[in-house]
Amino acid sequence: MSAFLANHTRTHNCGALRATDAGAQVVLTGWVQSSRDHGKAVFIDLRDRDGKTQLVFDEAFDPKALEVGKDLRSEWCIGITGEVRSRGTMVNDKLSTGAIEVWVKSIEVFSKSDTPPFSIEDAIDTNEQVRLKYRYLDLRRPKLQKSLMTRSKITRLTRQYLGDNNFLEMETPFMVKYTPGGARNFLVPSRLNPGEFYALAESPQIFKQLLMVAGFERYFQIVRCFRDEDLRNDRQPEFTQIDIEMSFVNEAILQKMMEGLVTKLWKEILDVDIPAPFRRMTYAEAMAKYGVDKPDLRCDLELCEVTEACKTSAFKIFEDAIAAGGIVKALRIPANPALTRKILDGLPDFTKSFGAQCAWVKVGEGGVWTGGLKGFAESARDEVNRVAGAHSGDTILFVANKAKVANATAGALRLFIGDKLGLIRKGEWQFMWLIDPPLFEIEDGHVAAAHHPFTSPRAEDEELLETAPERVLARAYDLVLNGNEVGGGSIRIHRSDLQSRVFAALGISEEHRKAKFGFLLDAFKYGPPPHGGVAFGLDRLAMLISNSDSLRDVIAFPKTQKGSDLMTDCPTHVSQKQLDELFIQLKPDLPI
RNA sequence: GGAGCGGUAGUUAAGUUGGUUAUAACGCCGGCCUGUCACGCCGGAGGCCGCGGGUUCGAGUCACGUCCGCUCCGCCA
Repeated sequence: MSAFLANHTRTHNCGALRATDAGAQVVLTGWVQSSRDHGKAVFIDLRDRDGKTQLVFDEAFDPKALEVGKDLRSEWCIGITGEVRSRGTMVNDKLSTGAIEVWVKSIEVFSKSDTPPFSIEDAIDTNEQVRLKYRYLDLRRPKLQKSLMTRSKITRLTRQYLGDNNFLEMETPFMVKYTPGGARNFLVPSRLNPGEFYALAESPQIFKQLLMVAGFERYFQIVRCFRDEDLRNDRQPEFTQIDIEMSFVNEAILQKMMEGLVTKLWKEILDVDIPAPFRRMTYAEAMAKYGVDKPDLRCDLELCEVTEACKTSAFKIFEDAIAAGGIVKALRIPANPALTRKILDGLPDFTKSFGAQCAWVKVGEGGVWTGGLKGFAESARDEVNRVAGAHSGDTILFVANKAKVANATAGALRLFIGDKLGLIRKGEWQFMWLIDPPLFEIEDGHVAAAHHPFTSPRAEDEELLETAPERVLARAYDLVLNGNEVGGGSIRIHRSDLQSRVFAALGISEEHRKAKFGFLLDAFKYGPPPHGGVAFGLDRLAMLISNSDSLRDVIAFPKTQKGSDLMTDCPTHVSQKQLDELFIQLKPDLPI
């Protein structure tokens, strides 16, 4: 029991005091950021989640306090009482509280600290491995404190906005029936049902649709989702979605509602006015101009396709790629700012990971090329220059490959070069809706759902379901921000005849439909409303709005790229007894 | 499943063609100092060079394997 807390209540946070508070008697609590011992006086920076305040321990003011003050070390947790004094002309501009300091009268050391493995400050170059092991210390750093406070603000504002618009916050199960297709699921063994497993929900998709059937009309949930896929800088095995579903809506109504949410977040958190409605761009346009379905519109560079021109180029590599069913994508880079030889020489390394190569030429007077593509036919060259809009001094990059690879590579090159040349405008917020994506993904003749099998095709494309499924576009939309997919959704199918036709196009037999989605199909027999929804990636939104580089900066306890938690050392092996209880036998040839 | 980069005091890094006692900065410990705020000055401690075996008279250094972390491709309906 702390005598200090029995007699004192904190009066201010460490970022609160100003010149006008001079003379006040205050109580502060926090952690020792740093200490500067001058013999007969000690200066301490006291830190809490709100900021820093300089404490003064002075022999003449209070010798007993000074004695304790001399012993204080980094990250000790203390409480003090004292008097606010103006610093006069010796203001510290770096602190919001820099106009004042607190002269300490009494102090209690709540707890001492071992020397931390790294210092608790933003300008830190410590390995992430060490930081993750001591995550509770890393989280003391002001930047992470601020990011997680911003995250909290997002969820608070979201609840407020959706609540004001008559959405109900409802929960759905995490432990669900395993349904194949889509992301890999984490499995949870059932002790009460030996040999059977739950799956951790990769999304509440089906349940939120059933809530629409149940007549709740407007649902949302800020919900954890689980996917057992390989991880990235912007992908964690468990992540949080702002999950939303509405009945009796079309795309326009739903998107407008969501634009209201997003603009509110940016206004209230960053005081930035995002113009709405957001730009709409078709999937086809995005792929053509940017090579990806999530264009970063902060960069004006655009791709173009030069397959036709290259067919008669007499340039064998391109002609072979085209003959094999591939395409040639080109990226024109204007003369200024200059594209250095060093950047160009770095391109092979960059494109290698995409399984592609790229070629480049410098355009000279009269459209003449130098650099690469020796022997390229002149007429084809002139046509490429025309399509690309190339002028003397420009550089043109080429990627010839299968459409998927060529687009991905050229799209990535666009941003790589854009970044190197400073052509990505920092500080802009480029929102857009990506619309009209294909309903199906077709690879090697196999038809799969591009989104999920309950996504509605466009009415005008329904007739193509049986004849040309590859041309059917979906009533789906992604919200894209600065090249990041921050949300996605669709208008769902609510007519069982249409659902049957989509299942048929996917090659899912009657029998399979029943086994996998029987309960949903049954539910749809009982007057389902037309409905649609969207899910936002809360972590990505928080990452972007807080200007963080990694998802790990906006998740309190994130996992590594291999899905482990370095602080708790998880996952772990379990005892034979636990396995026996679950009737699970490990294979003898585990790769460990 | 694949590619690349990294792992040396608490932290961040340097470490030459393989060769005496593995350096530095910050941090830490002790001493001095009343105006610092990246305090200053003096002194000091601190190392399984990720791990394993291999080549060698000799390995932080070379080759191999392995573990861990990061970035990316595939993957993420």
